[in-house]
Amino acid sequence: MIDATEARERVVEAADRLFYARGVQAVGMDAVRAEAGVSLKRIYALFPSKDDLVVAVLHGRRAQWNAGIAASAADAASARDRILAIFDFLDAWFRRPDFHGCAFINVFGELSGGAPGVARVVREQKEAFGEYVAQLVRDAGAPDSLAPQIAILAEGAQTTAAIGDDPEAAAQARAAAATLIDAALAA
Amino acid sequence: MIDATEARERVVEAADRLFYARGVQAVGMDAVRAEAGVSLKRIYALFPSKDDLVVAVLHGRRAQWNAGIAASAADAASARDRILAIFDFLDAWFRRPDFHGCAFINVFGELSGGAPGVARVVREQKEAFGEYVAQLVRDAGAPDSLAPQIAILAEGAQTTAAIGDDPEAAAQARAAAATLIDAALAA
DNA sequence: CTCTCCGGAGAACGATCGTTCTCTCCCTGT
DNA sequence: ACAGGGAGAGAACGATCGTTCTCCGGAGAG
Repeated sequence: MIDATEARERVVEAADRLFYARGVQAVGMDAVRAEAGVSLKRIYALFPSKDDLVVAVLHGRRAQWNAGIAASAADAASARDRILAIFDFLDAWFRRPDFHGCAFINVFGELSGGAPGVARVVREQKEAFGEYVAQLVRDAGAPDSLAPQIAILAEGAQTTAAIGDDPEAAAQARAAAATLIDAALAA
Repeated sequence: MIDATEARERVVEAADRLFYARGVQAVGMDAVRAEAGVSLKRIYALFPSKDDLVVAVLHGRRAQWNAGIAASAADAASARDRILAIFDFLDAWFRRPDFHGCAFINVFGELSGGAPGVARVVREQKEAFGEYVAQLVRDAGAPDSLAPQIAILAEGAQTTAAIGDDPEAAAQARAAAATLIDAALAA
């Protein structure tokens, strides 16, 4: 038998793969069990319901997102470059073969009606990202009004890249962001 | 009994209301029957399957979108104003109490895995909108590279407004679009 | 070695859903 | 008035899903 921590990890990772690839409602708990190699009994001991598992998956995605953004910003010299690094991170993500959209947006569209806990996590993630961008904008010395514009570009790039299956959206959004930053700093 | 055309309209409108409010998978065909006041037998005579009904609903949404965009652009004096009119249309839409996101994006996130016909309609809609924006950009005399930037702002405004439940995203995206247009024309 | 207990495999259960079928009624043509 | 056909109401059917329960084997304590 395996350790409880490892079982939890394996279940969350398996659920993430399946939910992201096929959608939450299209994946049965039995498919999660098969992919994770953890019995249903064990899964339900770790997560009281499927919704709780979805929330755990989103928490994992949030950690991955934050780590990716931070790594991309690490070797940027200025706040301006750290803002643009967001779009470099998106660019690399969009080019991964399994990419098909932001998991938070997808799950929100699918479950926001019936699962308030899930909707809350999605909202928290988007709020936290907005706060991160706002801090970078302040560091760059640009007016606060720039921050939501950058966040909207990042959101739009994700859905455009997903639906159009076109990774170019990252570069297009990056160019737009650069223009907006320069205009905001010149004002 | 009612005319076949009217039955079709009533079914599509009822399905649109229910699908948009609760999600496609969360609404059973029996709920559509109750809301439309059209028997299941009749519904299945008009639409061979639920997926076909979803496609019909999206076609209706596309017509509404095009009409709304056209109406908003109607009293704009220049191509630049017709581009900005897109965001005025979004602003009015975001403020409607039943707004919770772009139906195309929501449905895409929910069904793109299992319903290729649905995914196709969503892709067509986004492509058509991109083409509309590209034409306006050409009319304004701006470089082609501006068009996808505007489209990304529109997409981002929709998801941001939906998840954050904040209609301000339209005005923020509009301001960003104005800055981008002016920068593109000055270059 | 034996008893006990924990966990895995998977059957079972109740609910729901998409789709079809049956039964009945009403409208129409003659 | 009467036969026939189409439409509505809703039961029926088969499949699936989330969740729980049963049964059995195997590991560890005495």
